[in-house]
Amino acid sequence: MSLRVYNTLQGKKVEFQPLHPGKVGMYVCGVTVYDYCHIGHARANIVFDIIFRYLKYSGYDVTYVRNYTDVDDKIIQRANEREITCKQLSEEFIQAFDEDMARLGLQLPTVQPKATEHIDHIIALVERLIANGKAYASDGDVYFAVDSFDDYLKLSKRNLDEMQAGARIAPGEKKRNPMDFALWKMAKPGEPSWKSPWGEGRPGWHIECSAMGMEYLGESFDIHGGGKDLIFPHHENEIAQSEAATDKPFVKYWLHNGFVNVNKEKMSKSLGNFFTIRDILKSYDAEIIRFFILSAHYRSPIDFSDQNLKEARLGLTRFYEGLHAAAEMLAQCPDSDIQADDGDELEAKFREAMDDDFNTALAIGHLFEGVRTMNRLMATKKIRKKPEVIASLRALYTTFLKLGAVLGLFVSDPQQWLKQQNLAGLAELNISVEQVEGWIEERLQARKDKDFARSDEIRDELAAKGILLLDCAAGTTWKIK
RNA sequence: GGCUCCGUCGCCAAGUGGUAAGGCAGAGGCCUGCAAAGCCUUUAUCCCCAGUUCGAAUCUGGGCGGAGCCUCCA
Repeated sequence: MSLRVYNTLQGKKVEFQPLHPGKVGMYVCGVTVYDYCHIGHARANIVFDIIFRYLKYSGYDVTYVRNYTDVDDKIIQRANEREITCKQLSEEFIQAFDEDMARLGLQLPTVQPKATEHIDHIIALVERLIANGKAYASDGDVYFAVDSFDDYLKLSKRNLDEMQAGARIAPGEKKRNPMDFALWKMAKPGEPSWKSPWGEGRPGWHIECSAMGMEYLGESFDIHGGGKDLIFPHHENEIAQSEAATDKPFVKYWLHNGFVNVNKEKMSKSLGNFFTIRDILKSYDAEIIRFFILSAHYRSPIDFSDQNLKEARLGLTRFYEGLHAAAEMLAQCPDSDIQADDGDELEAKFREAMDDDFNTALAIGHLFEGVRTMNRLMATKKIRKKPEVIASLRALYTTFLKLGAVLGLFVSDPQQWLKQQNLAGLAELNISVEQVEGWIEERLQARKDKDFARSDEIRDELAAKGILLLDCAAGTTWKIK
C-alpha cells in the first residue's frame, strides 16, 4: 500500500508520486509576523510537522521550506501603532514564533526563509512576468493580469466572470481589471521599501511565496501546504504568477488543513475568539495540544474547548501510564533471543492509516489497541518465566517509541511526564506535596492499626478534593483525578 | 447569490459500496481490607425522505440543520 494524499487541485485522494524518485520538496506558508500565534497556527504547523516526519519515516529525502512573511500591510500598520520599525516588530514576532514552535515540539524545517531577504528574486520574477506579457506596471505598482492566465481559479474552482461581477475598481486604483492583484506596490512615505525598475516599493502579498518556493525547491515541486483559508486568493495567485512565469506546473500536490473552531465557529483574529499558543501552554502540556490536534483528521474542523483538551490529557495519560508500567516491567525481566511480531503488526496498521492521507486519528486508534495489548500482556501470571510474552511486550514497547516519534508523541520520560501532570494538577488545587504525603503517612498508620474506617475517611476526603490514592506493592502513591 | 464542506453511540472521533475502529463517560464482572489502575463483558444501522444496487453510513436526487471561502486570516 502506498501513500495517498488529498490534492485540493484535483479535489480527491490520489497516489503520491514525487517528481524525483525518493525526494520530496515541500513548501508550507508560514506566518505573517505581526502578532502572537494562536491555536489555529499551532494546528497548521503541527499537521505539516507530522507530514514532514512521516515522509521522512517513509524513506523520502525531504526538503521542507517554511517562510516568514516579514513585509506586509499589517506589519506596517502594527509597527506604526507601536511606534517601532517594521524590522523591530517582525524580529520580535519571528522570535516569538520560533519559541512557540519549539515549545510545541516541532522539528525545524530544512529552510526558513524571510521575504525581505529575497527581494532580488521577487523583482526578477516580476520582471519575467512583465516580459511574458502577464503583468503590467502602472504608476509605480505592478499587477498580475488575471485575464492572461487561462487556468486562473483552477485551485479554488471559481468562475472569473461571476467574481468580477461582484468586484469593482475602487477610485484611485491602478488596475485594468478588478480581479488583478498586486505583485509590487509603490512605497508610501515611511514604509519599508526597496529599489526596483518601477521605483521604490515593496512586494505584494503572494509573490514572496512563489519566489522563495522556486528558489529552494525549483520551478516545479511536490507539495505546497497551508490552511484552507489560503486556497483563495493566496494559493490561487501563487499558481497564476508562478506558472505564467515558468510555463511549468508549479506544484503537484496542494494540501490544506481544516480550521480550529470555537463553539463551532472559525477561530480568527477578526472575530477575536482566538487563544494564543502561549496562553494555552500555561494550562496544558505541549504534547496534550499535539495529541488533541492529531486525534482528528487534518482536513476536518476541530472544536477547541477545555473539555476536549481534558479528554486529550486523559488519552495521553493512558499511553504514558502503559508505557511507564511496561518500562518498569521490562527492566526487571530477562532479555531473550525470542522474536515477536506484535510490533510489526502494529506498525503495519499504523502505516496503513498514515498512508491514507495521513489519517492520524485512525493511527492513534490502533495505538490505543496496542496499549491495551501491552496491559494485557503485563497482566500475565508468572510473566518472568514466559520469555515469549516478554518478547511480545518488548516488541510492542519498542514499536511504540518508534511510531510515537513519527507523531511527536511519547517523547517525554513517562515517569517524569506523569509526575509533572500531577504536580501541575496539585498546584491548581492549591495543595502541596507535603500535605498529600502527610495524609498518606497518617493513612498508612491507620491501616497498620487496621483502622480501616479512618483509612477510608482520609481517602474519601482526598478524593473529594480531586486526589486519588493508589495502593500498590511498593507503597501508596497518588494522582490527580 | 456563486463555490466548497460537514451532519456517525451521552461526548470526542475513524470509516466513501459488502454489512459500524478507537478513546472518554456508563453498566456488570475479575482483582483489592475497601478503592484506584489494569483486564474481561456490554452499549449505535449512521439527520429525514425517495432512488440506484444482490448489497449503501458510504452513490444519485430532494429536504432540514451547521460551517467555510468569495476582504486580511493557519
